[in-house]
Amino acid sequence: MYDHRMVTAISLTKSPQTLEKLAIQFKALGDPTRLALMMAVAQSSTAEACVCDLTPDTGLKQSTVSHHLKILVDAELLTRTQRGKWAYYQLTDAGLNLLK
Amino acid sequence: MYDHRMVTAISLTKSPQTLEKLAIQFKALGDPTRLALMMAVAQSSTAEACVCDLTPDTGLKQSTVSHHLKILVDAELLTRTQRGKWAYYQLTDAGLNLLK
DNA sequence: TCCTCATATTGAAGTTTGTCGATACGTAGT
DNA sequence: ACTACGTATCGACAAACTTCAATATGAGGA
Repeated sequence: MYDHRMVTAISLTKSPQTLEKLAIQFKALGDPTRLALMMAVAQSSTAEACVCDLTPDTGLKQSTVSHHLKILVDAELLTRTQRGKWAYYQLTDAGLNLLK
Repeated sequence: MYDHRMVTAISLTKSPQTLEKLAIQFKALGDPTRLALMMAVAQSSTAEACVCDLTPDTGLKQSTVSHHLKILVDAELLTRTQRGKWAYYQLTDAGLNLLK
């Protein structure tokens, strides 16, 4: 009997370090606030957003949002670029793939 | 100018409850032990595994492994079926999709 | 230089999580 | 009924996490 699960199983083998990195990314997305932040960035018309745009939606304080964004950047799900006084965040390819 | 990110952004809109459920699933996968458990189940030749098979790999105690498996089942990433004295775990479709 | 504004960092409080040991539950065999 | 075995649950503890207020950093304008 042919079981399609056995085929896909093989392609799931990962090295320890990619497994560790994957866990970090999943954990980063495992917080409702951070997942909402990712969605907000993805949905922004310019495909990037600054902290001042993101903060009101969350109902949280600026320092808290900044902290969450740092976690997402460290997990390589977002990139950060500074322009003038503002910091703009964009999805990385990894971030986009995990959200789909 | 055409930006492919704007297109994908639209398809990422999710309702609050699916967003909450997604966060729970990501959080469940965000622990290295649980991610390893998922991989182990996926890689088992029969595409299912019992606690006694899974426990040695982790280096953790049986009660801890059982606890992690419950979290994965609650997140609907694994299913649990009892046969005799053993409990067998399989990937759900959601679990398989998130791992790929 | 001084001030303002956007963001980051620090420190602290409360909560959640991961792990274990001990114990309970449930099934199969004697 | 009693025992053995696989698994689940409970209670406890340390570590990690989320959040906030307060403060620091850094860039632009007057």
